[in-house]
Amino acid sequence: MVAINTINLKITRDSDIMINKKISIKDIAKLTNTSITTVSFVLNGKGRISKEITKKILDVAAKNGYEPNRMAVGLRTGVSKVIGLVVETIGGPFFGAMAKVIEEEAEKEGYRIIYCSTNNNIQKGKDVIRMLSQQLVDGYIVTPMKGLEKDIQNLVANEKPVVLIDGYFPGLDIPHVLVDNHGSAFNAVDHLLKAGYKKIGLITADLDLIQLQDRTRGYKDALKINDIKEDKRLIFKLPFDTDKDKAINAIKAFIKQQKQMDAVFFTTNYLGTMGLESIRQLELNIPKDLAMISFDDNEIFNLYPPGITTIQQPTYEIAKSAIDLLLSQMSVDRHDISKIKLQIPSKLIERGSTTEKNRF
Amino acid sequence: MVAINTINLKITRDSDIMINKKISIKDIAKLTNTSITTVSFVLNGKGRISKEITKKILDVAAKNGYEPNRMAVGLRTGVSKVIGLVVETIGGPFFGAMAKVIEEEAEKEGYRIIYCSTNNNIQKGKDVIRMLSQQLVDGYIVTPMKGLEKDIQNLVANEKPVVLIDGYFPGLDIPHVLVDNHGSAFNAVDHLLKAGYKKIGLITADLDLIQLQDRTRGYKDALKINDIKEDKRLIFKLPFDTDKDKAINAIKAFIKQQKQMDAVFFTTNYLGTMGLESIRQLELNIPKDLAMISFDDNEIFNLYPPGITTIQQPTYEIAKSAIDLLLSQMSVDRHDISKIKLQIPSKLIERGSTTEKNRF
DNA sequence: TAAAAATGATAAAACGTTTTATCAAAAAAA
DNA sequence: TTTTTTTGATAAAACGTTTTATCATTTTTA
Repeated sequence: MVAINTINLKITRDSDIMINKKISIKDIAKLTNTSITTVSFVLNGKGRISKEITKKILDVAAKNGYEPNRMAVGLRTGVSKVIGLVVETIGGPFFGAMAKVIEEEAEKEGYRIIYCSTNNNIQKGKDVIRMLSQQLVDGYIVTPMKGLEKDIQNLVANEKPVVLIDGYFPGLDIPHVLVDNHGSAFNAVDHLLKAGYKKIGLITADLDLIQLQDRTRGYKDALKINDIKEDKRLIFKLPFDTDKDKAINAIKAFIKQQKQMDAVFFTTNYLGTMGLESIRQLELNIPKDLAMISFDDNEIFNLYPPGITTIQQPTYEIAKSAIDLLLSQMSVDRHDISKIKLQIPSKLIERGSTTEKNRF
Repeated sequence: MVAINTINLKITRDSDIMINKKISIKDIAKLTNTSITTVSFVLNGKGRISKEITKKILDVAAKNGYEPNRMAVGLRTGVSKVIGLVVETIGGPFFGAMAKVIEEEAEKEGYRIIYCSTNNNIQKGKDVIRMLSQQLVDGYIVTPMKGLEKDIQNLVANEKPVVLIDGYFPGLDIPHVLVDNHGSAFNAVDHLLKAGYKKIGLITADLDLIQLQDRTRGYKDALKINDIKEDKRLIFKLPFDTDKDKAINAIKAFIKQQKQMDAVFFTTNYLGTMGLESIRQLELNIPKDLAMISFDDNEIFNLYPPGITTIQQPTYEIAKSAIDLLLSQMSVDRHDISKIKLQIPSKLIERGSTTEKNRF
């Protein structure tokens, strides 16, 4: 008197398109005349089950394309095998490249990536973190922004592994990995000074990000150490929400106004490309009329004549370190990485835009 | 005799960092002297519960920062509120831009994005789809590739909503949204011919993607309709896995060899930028020595003098349509969109690289 | 040969929800 | 007043796993 229970029924339609009425561990137990426990043990290599039964179960499972229900597993074990990636914006070369690396590395350990962008909006950041913390993800990689300190500390307090990337929270012991922003900016400006440029401008974004502050400090310290007096007029902070055309016009206006300025340092990639557009529209010669350096390397900076000197952030290393750190924290041994703060060195890619001043 | 059950205990440490020993619906029931069902009803606005009890429950829930356990909800309802985004690679401007739009739109409906890249590897694609189908996602946006037909059809057969993006499966009724590849390429090549260029080369990737085939057909048809004989030697297929330096060298070799060639059409963004690099290294003048058009617009093509004419894919429209289509399919009314095939028109951005031949 | 230990298999509880079916009490209709 | 209907609340089952505790059975040890 076997209960007739039409399970699965791998119907072969067309060539091999099959309707997989999702088979469960229970179905396998029924099909093999064993118990749920036995099937679970076999599938997870846990208990001790005889060779024959093991084989039978494995066969049936494979033949029916059994896949565990992640929700059930997640509910039972509290582990989702998903990592939350919270970045400023996924579009754009910098985070895009990192996302790729992170995904690849995570996949090797069986983790998937759920990603969210904040667009530098604090509320969005808070919302995103709250959502992810609904038992949905096992760990976080986050680009920090001012205002998210509490939220991140909460995660840490609840023993959720977190690694910050591209920034950090001053004074808080939260593991992070980022480029040496201060040093990189310092070197870049120093490089300009060594090449003979004296009046160096700074174009940055009016965002309360520690990265940008560190870069600005680097700029100022380089001037100071070279005995150059800082000139407030040479510093331009582009308001954050400015749209592209307006931004270009603002940059143009700034450049036109500062006639003595002979070089300019852009603190981010997108400022650099907009700067390039501005300089082009002003029909200024690089580096004769204006030398330039931008943070973040980019195909454009390589191609655009005469080549733009950049500070190349090693995206691969940063992303790799971050995901490695996170994974090690999530592994069985649960390394304590709370004190780990990685500074990855950047690379100054010298190109035509900073040719020595006396060379032309 | 109330059982002492230390739940939650929102401990206030530091300022407000709290240890949220994740409160559950059960805990709320206990705290409010109600039942689990009642709490669930209130939280979901379902059953009929009195004003007072509703308020009490809502208060307690809010005060304790209750968040439903997505795993439990998912297990019970079979709905994960997650969308799987399977693209070729998330790095790169095209998919990056689309991912951004998709994420934003999905978020409005309470969906999160889990993303995976295939790197144009069929096995990886199969694996990714298998993984995602472990009850983990409610719907899919996929960039199709040859070899994935069966897998995608399986999803559809199992009533999983799927929308293809940037490509399609010829002959299969799976909803998709992409640019009019054939027409766009046709127009581009026609534009070159109208501008006086006669010997137009084609540089494409040796990938079995329908998009590239359609673009190639567009190229050929444009020649045909203008009574120009197709010349096999003017077509170059770059092997897929070539690394960047080798690719540039290969393109250089091809260009150098085809001396009569006066214009060249690149079928993808990354081929276009590598082509630009090649042309620069060969010190050829654009468009005097060689005119060019590339598929996919890009900041570089706008900036690089004299400006490169491109076929701009409206990433926003494509992504928006795709996610809208998917969401409508997942909504309660479950629109049948199986027959929907959207062709989004592209835009030819004319720049200096295709100036009329008799103008210089 | 009897007691102890190892082996192989399983029942049942639990994870946190949603939802169906049920039920008592109150209100409305007869 | 009695019957019917409505209202408000709940118990219990189910979703698909993992895991603990249990229990025969067989093997080993004493």
